[in-house]
Amino acid sequence: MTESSSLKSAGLKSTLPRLRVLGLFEEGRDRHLSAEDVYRRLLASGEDIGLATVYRVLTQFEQAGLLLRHHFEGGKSVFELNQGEHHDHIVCLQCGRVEEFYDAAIEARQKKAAAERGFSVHGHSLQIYADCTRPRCQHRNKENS
Amino acid sequence: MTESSSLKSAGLKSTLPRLRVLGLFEEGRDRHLSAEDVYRRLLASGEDIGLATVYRVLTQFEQAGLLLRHHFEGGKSVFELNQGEHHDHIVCLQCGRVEEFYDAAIEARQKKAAAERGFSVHGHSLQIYADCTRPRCQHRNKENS
DNA sequence: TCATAAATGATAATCGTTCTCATTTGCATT
DNA sequence: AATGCAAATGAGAACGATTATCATTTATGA
Repeated sequence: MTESSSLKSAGLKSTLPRLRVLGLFEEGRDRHLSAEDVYRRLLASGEDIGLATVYRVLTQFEQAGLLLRHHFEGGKSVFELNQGEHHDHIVCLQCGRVEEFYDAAIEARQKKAAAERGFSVHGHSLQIYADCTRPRCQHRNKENS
Repeated sequence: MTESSSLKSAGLKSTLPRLRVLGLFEEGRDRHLSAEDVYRRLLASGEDIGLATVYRVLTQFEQAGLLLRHHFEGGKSVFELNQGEHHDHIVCLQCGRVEEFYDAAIEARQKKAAAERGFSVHGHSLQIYADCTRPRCQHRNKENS
């Protein structure tokens, strides 16, 4: 019921496709998913959902504040559950793994930099592109890019 | 001669399209240009250049280190002359104006954050999305998005 | 239950970008 | 200066991600 009510409070009708998409993110198997990822996972679990609906629903969820959209390198948008606490991302260029981090000092300096220049901040986007040096990485392939 | 020689030292033949594209960036009228921007400006100044060539040349210049490519919101790549000193960007969501800034503390904390998590950094991308509060902004439209 | 507006799925369209390939060009060599 | 050839170009097709269109289906409130 919790999913249905978070849709309701976002002003969205509680439909099957929406519940399924939200469920995917809430089950937490993969925190960062592209539209294509969502589409394929739902098809794989037997749902009869259209790609257009996936895109629509993801955009609505973003606008409702349920999901966050990120523009990592590679062109496609990646979404994750919005759980309130802001963070930035380190993206491994080899295996596509995404790790989250938060640094209060960085946040503060950003605000300061913008304010000093007469800007009123809406948001920001910070990604560090790197290689994980861990042994596991070198062998994983970008399965969940 | 300076443009021709920077092409040469990048291992690129000094052709007319390449000289024109490089010239556009070096004349400095607009620091940040998309492929479409470059194409339109060259057509407007009477050059007979193909869009495919613009894309090719921009990518070559990026690989040669002459230009930097940025992925701002809105899908399209934006290029600027690489003048050595790294900086990040504040992008005005109203008028598309881009202002550059550099903050050593932010850079240092980023390196630290990545290192602590076992990543070997290749690069990063930081944009602050904001509104310029200046009076001039509210009236300009995104002519050079 | 029923009506109605909203949501959906299939598909076409769009946008930025890359690819293909026949033609042209820069440039080193005669 | 003329020649040859690999590299570069331009036109347009192809591409991948995303959005728009539109006829059909569905959730919800009277």
